[in-house]
Amino acid sequence: MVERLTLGSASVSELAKPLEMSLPAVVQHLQVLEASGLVRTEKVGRVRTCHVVPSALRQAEQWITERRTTWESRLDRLDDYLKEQS
Amino acid sequence: MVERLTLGSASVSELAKPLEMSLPAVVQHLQVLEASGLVRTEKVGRVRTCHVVPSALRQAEQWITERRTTWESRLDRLDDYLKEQS
DNA sequence: CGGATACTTAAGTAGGTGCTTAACCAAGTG
DNA sequence: CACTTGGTTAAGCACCTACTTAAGTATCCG
Repeated sequence: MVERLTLGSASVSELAKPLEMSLPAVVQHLQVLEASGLVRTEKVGRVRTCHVVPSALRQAEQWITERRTTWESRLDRLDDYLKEQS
Repeated sequence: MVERLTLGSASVSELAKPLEMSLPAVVQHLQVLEASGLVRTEKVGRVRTCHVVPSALRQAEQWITERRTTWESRLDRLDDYLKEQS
C-alpha cells in the first residue's frame, strides 16, 4: 500500500482495487498510516486523496537503519561465538 | 533464552528461573526452538539439557543477512524517490 | 429530485499468540 | 517405600489483529 503510494497519490478506492480487501479494511490501514504520520490524506468532495509524507519516510528509513546496525553488531558477536566453537 | 543458551547448556528449570514464566511456558518456547532446529535437547534421568546448534545459528545468521540486504536495496530505492521529491 | 458513487461508522467474528492452572508421571533421595 | 524434584500433558483463557458485513452519510450527476 505504501509502495503504491510512493508511485503517486491515490484515492481510497484506487488503493483498495488491487488489494483483495473490503473498503473499510483499507480505511483502517490508512488510519494507522495517517496516525503514524507516514501518509497524509485530504478529502475533496467525496473522494479522499492519499499521499506519503517524504520526511516521515526519511525518519522510517533512519529507524530501520538503526535497528539494522544493532543487528549487525549482534551478528558479529554471534560470529565470534561460532568461531570459538569450531 | 537463546542468548542464555549461547553462554552454555542449561536445564529447563535453569532456563525458566530468570524468566518470570511458568515451566510449561518455557517448554513451549523450547519446543518451537527445537522444531526449528535452533536448539537440541536431551533428557538424562529426569533433567532435560538444552544447547544451541551452532550450524543452525549460522543459517539463521545467513537468513537475517539476506533480509537485511534486500531491505538495504529497498532503502536505496527509497532514497532515490526522496531525492526526486526534494 | 433521484439515483449512483465514494466513502464512513459500528459492530461483530475468526484465528492466532502467549501465556496460565491443574493434574500427572517418572527419577532421584532419605 | 514415601516424599520431593524435574518435567510433561491437556485444557483453557485473555488479548490482539485483521478482517467482515450492514447500515449509514455526503457528494455528484443527469
